[in-house]
Amino acid sequence: MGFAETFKALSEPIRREILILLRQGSLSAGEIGSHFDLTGATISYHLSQLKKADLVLESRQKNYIYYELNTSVLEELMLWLSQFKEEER
Amino acid sequence: MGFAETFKALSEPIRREILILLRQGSLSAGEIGSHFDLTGATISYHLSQLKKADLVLESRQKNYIYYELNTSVLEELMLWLSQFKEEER
DNA sequence: ATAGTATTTAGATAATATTCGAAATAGAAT
DNA sequence: ATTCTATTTCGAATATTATCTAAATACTAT
Repeated sequence: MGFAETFKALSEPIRREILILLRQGSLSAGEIGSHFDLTGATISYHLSQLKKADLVLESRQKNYIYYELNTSVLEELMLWLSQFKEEER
Repeated sequence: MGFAETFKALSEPIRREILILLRQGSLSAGEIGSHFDLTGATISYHLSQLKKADLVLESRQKNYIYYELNTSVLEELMLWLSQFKEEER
């Protein structure tokens, strides 16, 4: 929903790293957090930004919350970018 | 230089619109500004952000400053995004 | 040299974003 | 029911961003 949110979400290095971690498969919030020197609260905030941008999906299992990539928005982004490709003009 | 700047630059609708305007060819700062209801100072600020992100190049002619697209960074961005394509994994 | 036009820079302000510690919620397990 | 673990939400502090007006710079043309 809107390139503004998507690009803003991707502008933070930590959030891009989270997405790269999730390429391997889904991870819980805690597992994601263990890769960074930030509090759980901060990780949770970044995950909420990624979720708001529709870049990740969450699913609850036991008392964990798992996050996984949602590649569809990234594909839309590539489509937007492709309008600038030399060939196209 | 650095995806952070690039994504941040692209997160503002006005800056994305400026890039789209520049698909047609180079424009002076004033011509760009005429498309928006913002002061020249603000346009100049946005152009400086795009320049900082290497998304545009500037060239001076007479007492105008012309801006043009620099597509190379956009291509790097597509490359970064392509790591998330389903096919690749 | 002076005046005019185009653009940027500086300084101020308001809005938004990032981070933390502490408290709250949700669910699991005893 | 109580406790434990995982995660989020709240409130506050700090930093960053977007915007404006006014002043400065750069170049042109008279």
